[in-house]
Amino acid sequence: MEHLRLGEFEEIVLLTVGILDGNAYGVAIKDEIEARLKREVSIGAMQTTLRRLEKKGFLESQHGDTQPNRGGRPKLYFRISSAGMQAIHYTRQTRNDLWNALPQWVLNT
Amino acid sequence: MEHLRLGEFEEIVLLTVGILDGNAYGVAIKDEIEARLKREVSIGAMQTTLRRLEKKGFLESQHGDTQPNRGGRPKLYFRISSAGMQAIHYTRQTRNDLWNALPQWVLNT
DNA sequence: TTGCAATACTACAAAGTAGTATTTAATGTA
DNA sequence: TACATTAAATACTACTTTGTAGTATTGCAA
Repeated sequence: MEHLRLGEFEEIVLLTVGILDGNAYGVAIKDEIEARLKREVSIGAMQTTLRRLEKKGFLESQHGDTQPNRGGRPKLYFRISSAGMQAIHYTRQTRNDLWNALPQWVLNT
Repeated sequence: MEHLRLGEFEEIVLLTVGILDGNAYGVAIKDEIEARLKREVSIGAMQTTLRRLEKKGFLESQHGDTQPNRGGRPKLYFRISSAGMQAIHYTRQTRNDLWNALPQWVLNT
């Protein structure tokens, strides 16, 4: 399962691509993460991570129609691949298992 | 909340310390992770991560009694600090929120 | 031809990993 | 009782991958 492992930020990006559901391109993903997690994300971090996830086969990309209201480079849309789906499921499952194994009293500390 | 952020492996280690509940020292934590996640963990990765978590205030350590059955250096026991508890709660919450925001159909892909 | 909206590139910092060395102490043996 | 041997653990060092920031470039419309 090593090949399904996701870094902390990688997982957040992958999930957010899923949430944006067809409207996931660089800047939109960045904005969405910032809004939801109240956490600053640089555009560089965004691009690097997207490309890395694509290279690993967890994301697929395709250029969108080139019809913006007011200038702008064509957007590059991302969507989760089936390997990507496997990865987020695996990650979630693993963490839930650990969490469920925590003794009750530890949680009330 | 940036100061509560945990890396992928850091989170696993922290949770496993909680699971071991008073019996968490380097080698035991390593063995537990390997058994639960079916994932190889080097002893070096283990030590580095434990020290990092301690330095960040998410773990506290103390030497155990020096009475092993058969030789051996005194064990160094770890437990989750209250900042550590906050961190795992925060991380879990954040991920669950994202997960819950995923459109249903994406999950069945 | 200017300005905006987006992606691409480059370099660096932090987290993750592996391999090896060192420390501590019990045990066997002369 | 001294001492070599061995087991069990932690400490150190170097390297890879992931995360982050800053800046440059591209493409398009007014």
